Order: sequence, then structure tokens, then C-alpha cells
Amino acid sequence: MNPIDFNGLDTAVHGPIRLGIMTALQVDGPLDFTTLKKRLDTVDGSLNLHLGKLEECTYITSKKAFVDLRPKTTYRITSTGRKALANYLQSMKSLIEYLESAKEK
Amino acid sequence: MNPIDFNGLDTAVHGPIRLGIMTALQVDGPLDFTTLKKRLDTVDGSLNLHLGKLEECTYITSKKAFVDLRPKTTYRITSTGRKALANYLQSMKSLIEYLESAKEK
DNA sequence: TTAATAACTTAAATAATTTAAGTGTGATAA
DNA sequence: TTATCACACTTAAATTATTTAAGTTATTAA
Repeated sequence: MNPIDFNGLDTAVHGPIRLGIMTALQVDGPLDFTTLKKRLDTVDGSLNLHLGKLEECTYITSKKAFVDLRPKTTYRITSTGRKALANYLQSMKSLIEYLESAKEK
Repeated sequence: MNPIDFNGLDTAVHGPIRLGIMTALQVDGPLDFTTLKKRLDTVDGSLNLHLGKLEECTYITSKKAFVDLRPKTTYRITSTGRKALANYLQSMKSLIEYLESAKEK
């Protein structure tokens, strides 16, 4: 009856910032905290928490290091993460198709 | 730099249940509370609140009536609501296209 | 040698969502 | 006939999520 399982939507990738992080990491490869912060136009605390959540559910991994005597954490999307993102976007695709096909009737 | 403005995503339609309500009303026209509840497989309180939020931002309207001596509230998507939904889906479309075109490289 | 900035982390406040309880009316059963 | 149950919501409480603000450690500039 419904085109997709709305209740089953993956809320881990659903949130705007989360979706932004996943997209950036998927397309532009590993990125560090500062780059993500600028790209997503967000603030430290919020970004940190979202990254933490994504890491918790193993959609991304992080590696801390010191570069030029400054800390630098680099984030990378995992294969699980790629699958989750693809899966989420597939739902959106189905939804779009459903709404567009309904329009024609 | 980003394919879409993640921060600008319309959070009013974004949530899973909200998206479900909007989709149902868009495709199957006016629906009553009970029908929506069944279709979205949700509980009274939650549905009621989400409907309230959508009404607050004028994406839907409601009309209360008594049918067979029982209360019956019917919800209908507004033209503002249709635009908001279309707009939201357009963002998702852009995002999908961006990710797919990046994959080819 | 204070500031000021960078790169986070942690905690507090706010907002969103879900779960649970409450209301009024009609129908059903004892 | 009166107690119980179901329907269609509403309201309030509890939980979870998100954002805003403050704190930490180190490092460079004034």
C-alpha cells in the first residue's frame, strides 16, 4: 500500500547533517574534522556528536593523528556505511518514482 | 561544493511519519485519522502530533465532522504542502544524481 | 606573557519524537 | 441497567535527538 516502509527509514543517515557527512565521505573520500565542519557549515559540538553516532553504528571510522603538531582526526566511510547510504537513497528513489507515477494518472 | 543545502532541508516534511503523511495525502487525496493511522502503522498520540505540526505550517488542513454519530477528522494536503513536498523530493533527486554521477568517475 | 586561534571534547539546554494515560460517546454483554 | 469495552481522538509525561554553549590542550601572534 505504501511505496516504501517509512518507519523503516534508516534514521542514522536520515538527519540532514548525517546525510551531508555520508555524502561528503562517499564522494570525496576521507576527510578531516575541519574540512567537514566547513563543508557542512556546522559547529564543532554538533558535528562531533553526529560523527560519534555514525561511528557507533559503524558507518564511518576515525583515525586520530598529529599533523604539524596539531591534532587531526580523519573520517572515512565504511563498506557498511556505503551500503546504508545506497539503501537509503534507494528508498528515496522509490518514493520519487511512486509520486511521479501517481501524478500521471 | 555540496550538491544540495543539507541545512536547508525542510525538516517539517523530512521525518519519516511526516513524509508518509504527505505522500499518502498527495496520492490518495483527503484521508481521515484512522486510515492514516493504519496506513502508516503508527499510534494515536504520535500521529496526532505530527498532523498538528503539519497543520501549523499550513502543509495540510483538517476538518472535523460526525459521521455515523462518531467523530471523524479528515486531512487534506494544501497547495503549499504540495510545493513543499515537491521541493523536498527535488533535493533528494539532486542528491541521488550527484552521488551517481560521482560514482562514474 | 597575555591573547587569540585550532581542533576537538564535554556538558547543559532546547527541541523533537514516542509512549502512555485521559476524555467523551456509543455499542455490547451480564 | 449498569458495567465494560471500543472508537476517535487529545493531553500530558517520558524518552531521545539535536543544538548551543562552555571547557581542554596546545600553539602561534602581538
